[in-house]
Amino acid sequence: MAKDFSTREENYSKWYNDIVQKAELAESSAVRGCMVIKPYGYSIWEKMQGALDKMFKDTGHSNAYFPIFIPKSFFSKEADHVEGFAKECAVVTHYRLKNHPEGKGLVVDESAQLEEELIIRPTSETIIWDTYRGWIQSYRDLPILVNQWANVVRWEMRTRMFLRTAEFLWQEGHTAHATKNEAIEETEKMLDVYSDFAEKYMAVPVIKGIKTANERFAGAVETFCIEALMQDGKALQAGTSHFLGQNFAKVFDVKFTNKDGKLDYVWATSWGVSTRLVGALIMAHSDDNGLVLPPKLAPIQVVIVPIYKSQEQYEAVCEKAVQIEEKLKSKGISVKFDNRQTHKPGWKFNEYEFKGVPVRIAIGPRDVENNSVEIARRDTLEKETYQISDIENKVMHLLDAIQDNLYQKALAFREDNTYKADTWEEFCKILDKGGFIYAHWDGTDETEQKIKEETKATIRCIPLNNKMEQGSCIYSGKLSSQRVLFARAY
RNA sequence: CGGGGUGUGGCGCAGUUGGCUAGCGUGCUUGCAUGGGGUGCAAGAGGUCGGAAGUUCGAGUCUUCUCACCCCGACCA
Repeated sequence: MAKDFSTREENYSKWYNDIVQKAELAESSAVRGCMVIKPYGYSIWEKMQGALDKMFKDTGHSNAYFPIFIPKSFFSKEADHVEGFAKECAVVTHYRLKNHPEGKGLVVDESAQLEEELIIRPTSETIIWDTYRGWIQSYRDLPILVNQWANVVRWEMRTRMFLRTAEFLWQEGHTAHATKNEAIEETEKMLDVYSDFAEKYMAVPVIKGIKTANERFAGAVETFCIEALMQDGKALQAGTSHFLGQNFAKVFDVKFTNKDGKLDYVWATSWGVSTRLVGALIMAHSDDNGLVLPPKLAPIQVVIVPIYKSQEQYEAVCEKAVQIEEKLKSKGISVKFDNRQTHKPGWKFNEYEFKGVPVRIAIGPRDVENNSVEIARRDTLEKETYQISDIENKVMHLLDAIQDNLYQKALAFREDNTYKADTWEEFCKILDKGGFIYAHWDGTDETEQKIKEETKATIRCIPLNNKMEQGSCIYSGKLSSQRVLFARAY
C-alpha cells in the first residue's frame, strides 16, 4: 500500500497536499502564492473545460478574449466593485527595465512609468462593459452571450493549492440583456449548468442558493451559488452566477434603444468557475490511498498493466493488451497501456492508485492462457477476474457504475453531515463536528457578522426553493421565516 | 500584516555542551538476480549546510541582520 501518505484522520490538510503532490497535479512555484499545474493536473482541468465549454455553447454562448490589463480608472467606476477587489490587485506601473548604471543587474526604468497604471484583472466586468458600450445600440444587438477562458490574479495573503492561489484559471461568462427578467433567467440558467456539471461530471452534489448581502459579489445585485460539502465537513463554494442588474451598464454608460424607441440601460450577468473545482474534486472523493477521480473527468479512465517474467511472456501479454486497448478505444474510453519495462507491476498499481485512475486492468501469462484479465476499480478497491470477450461493455458499465457510486457516496456523506440546529448550543456543537447546518436567521447583517466572529461559520446561502417555516433566529431569537445554510467554509 | 515553526545531496530528515573526511532513509546510475501490490543484493554519482556579516585556533552548531517557505489568525473564489 501507499507509504509516506498522510491519512485524512491524522492531518487533513497534509493529506490534501500529499495528494496534490504525489498524484502530480501541481507544485508550488518560484513565485509566491502561484502554483505550477502539472500535466496530469492540467489534463483534469482540460476535461472540465471540455465539458463546461460544450454546455456553454449548447446554451447559446460564444467564447471571446479580453485583455489581462485593465486601466485603473475603469476599476474605480463601480463603488462596490472597487471596495471588493482593491485590496488584492496586482498593479503594473512601468513598461521597461534597464541595466543598473553601477552594474547591479536589471532595475525598473523610472522614466518608463505608465501614464495610467494597469490592474491585472481580478475579474473582467469593467473592461468587458467598457467594450460592450461600443457593441450595443439597439435591442436588436441583444442579448450578448459571451464567455472567456482566462487567468486572473487576486493577491491573496494565504494560499492553498487549487483552492486559493494568487493566479488562477477560470471561465467568466458576461452577458447583456434587454430586460431584467431575461438577465435573471440567464443567471439562474447558468447556475443550473454549474450544478448539472458538478453533479453529473464531478459527481459532487451541490446546494443551489442565494448569497447574503455580505457574501455577494462586489458589484452584483444578487449572487447565486452552488455549495458543496468536503470530507472534512467544510463547505466549498464551487461556482457563482451573478445578476448584475444595471450597475455596470450605468457606470460604463451602456444604453440601448428598446422596442418602444426609448433609451434604457442594459441588464447584465456574470458567472464563473475556476481551477478551484480541481480542489473540490480532490476533497470530495479521494481516500487515504490517494486521488479518486470520477470516470467522466479522469484523463485516463482505464490503465492496462502487463505482468510478465520473460521477454516471451512480455510479448504475449502485450499482444493481448493491445487488443484490449483497441477494443476499449473503439468505445471512446481513454485507455493507457503502460508497457514500460522500467517499472514493476506493483509499482504501477500504486502509482495509478494514487493518481485516481478509475479502472485498472492487469494482464499476465495466466490470463493469456485463460483469455481473462483482472479488473480493479479505484473507488471500492475491489478486484475481479473477467473474460476478455466482452471486455469493452463490461468496462463501460463499470465506468458508469463508478461514476454513480462516487456521486451516491458523496450524497450520502452530505446527508449524514447535514443538520438542523434550533438552539445556539446545538449550533456550536454541530459546528465542531463539521457539516452543513440549517438554522433560522433574523436576516440582519449584524447577526450574520456576529455569528461569523464567534464561530467562524458563515451563511453559505439561502437555498433556492427553500421551505418557508416560522422560527426564531439561532443567535438573536428574533422572528425568522426560513432556515438558511450555515457552515465553516474554505 | 500579527503569532508560531522550518531552512543540511532531487525529496524526507539526523547532526549532542562549537572539534576529525557532514551522516541516514528514499530517489538516481550501473551490474546480477527478481517480476500477479512500491523487489533483493552489490557498486557508484550527487551537498557553497537558505544568504550576508560577526565571535573563535576552529561554525551545520554561537550572535546579529536578511531572505524564503510552512502552519495559526485578519482577508478572500
